[in-house]
Amino acid sequence: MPIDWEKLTGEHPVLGPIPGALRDLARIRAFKKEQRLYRPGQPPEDMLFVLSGEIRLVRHTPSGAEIVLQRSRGGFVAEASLDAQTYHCDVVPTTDGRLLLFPRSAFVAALENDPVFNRAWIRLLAREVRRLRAQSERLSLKSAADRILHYIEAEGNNGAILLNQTRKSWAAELGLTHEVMYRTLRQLREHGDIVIDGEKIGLCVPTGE
Amino acid sequence: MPIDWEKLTGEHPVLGPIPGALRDLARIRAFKKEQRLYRPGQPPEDMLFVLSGEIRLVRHTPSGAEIVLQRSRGGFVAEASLDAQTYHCDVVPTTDGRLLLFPRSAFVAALENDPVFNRAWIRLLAREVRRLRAQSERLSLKSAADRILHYIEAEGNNGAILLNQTRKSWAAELGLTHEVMYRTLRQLREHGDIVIDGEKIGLCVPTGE
DNA sequence: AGCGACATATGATTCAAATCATATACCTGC
DNA sequence: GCAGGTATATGATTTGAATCATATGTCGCT
Repeated sequence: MPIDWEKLTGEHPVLGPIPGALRDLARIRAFKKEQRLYRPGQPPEDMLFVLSGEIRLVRHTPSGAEIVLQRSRGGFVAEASLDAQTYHCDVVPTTDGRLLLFPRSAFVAALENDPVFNRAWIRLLAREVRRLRAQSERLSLKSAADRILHYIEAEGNNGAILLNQTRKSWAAELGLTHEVMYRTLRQLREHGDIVIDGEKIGLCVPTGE
Repeated sequence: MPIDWEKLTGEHPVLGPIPGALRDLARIRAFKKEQRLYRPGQPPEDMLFVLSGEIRLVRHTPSGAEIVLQRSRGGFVAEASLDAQTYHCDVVPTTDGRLLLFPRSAFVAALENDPVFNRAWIRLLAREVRRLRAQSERLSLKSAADRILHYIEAEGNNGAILLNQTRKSWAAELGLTHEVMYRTLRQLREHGDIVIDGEKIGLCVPTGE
């Protein structure tokens, strides 16, 4: 069954710049919760893109504790595996879902031979770096209110955002429990710091002064 | 005065792949604490690399609060400025220091014309993405002990790290106060979870079982 | 319409990190 | 050698987020 790229790029615009030659070599793989997809020591043969569900890259300590290196719900995973010799971690789904797989060698070849794709890939990585740096700054803020305000300012436009996720998952992204999220949103609203209109949340500009 | 590239690449190995043509166009600029280097709206004419000191990319809320989008002590800053039309934030040093500046257009040209540099840049970005994703996972852990153990496992080799920074700045990187850092290190050591030998800190493997 | 799963929302309590305070060790410039 | 700044270290107290509990709202499915 051929892949419906029109639908895919509609759902995941980031796939837009993938050139035709590479698209033809991609395939879709469904996965089940907890099913171990890759193990450390295996050479990575594919570049992974999460279409749906959640997968995690995890490493295990000698004492058995689980260290999550990356969690992904949608988007490319382990971009560094392009030049890595082997996986350094397990790839484990936490829900059922679907992966898009690109053969690693074809991906590398496309980057080398297609200047437009090359530039798009660099832009994609650079933006991800910027997003993640802002997120790290945000997560090092101590208070729930500060994290929420930082998010609105950094990820929104002109001090307003349109949430495209539940408040619960937003709380997780901010490193907060959902209880604190609801409470703090109410306090910020009651204190006149933000305006909430369904999915739309904006900062209040102090009037006068 | 010509730039001593031998010394520079020794101190900052990440500069190694910069091709000769681009090196010849680079220049060094000293900056002073609080001096505003760039303002929003300016087109970015240079790619910045922090040689020493600390600079921040900050944005200001309507109410005047300061949002830190990125903090950098050493390394490339604002990699996304390669394709950005204008700065979206202020660039403000928090200490005295030195910047290395590459003309933006020459940097883009080098990426287009030098396949080796191109590949190195992609590898650099991809590794930064990996590092930052791990850091975000770490910062979303709730307890100080968990963050410390995660750091040792994720950033170290085989469960041991050689700290190349003070504990105080390590604490800041983990989003903790230095007091909690010292206390938790002691507790982990006393509890037999880690071994501390000056700058070298390692996880303890549970004996037997 | 009724059911189940999950998001939203809020109250009560606990607990760990932040804060404040203080002391010693260490390094660097004079 | 001394002074000033900073890192290391630890104790006492406060505070705010986590946790536990519970209730309502909402959506998809049958």
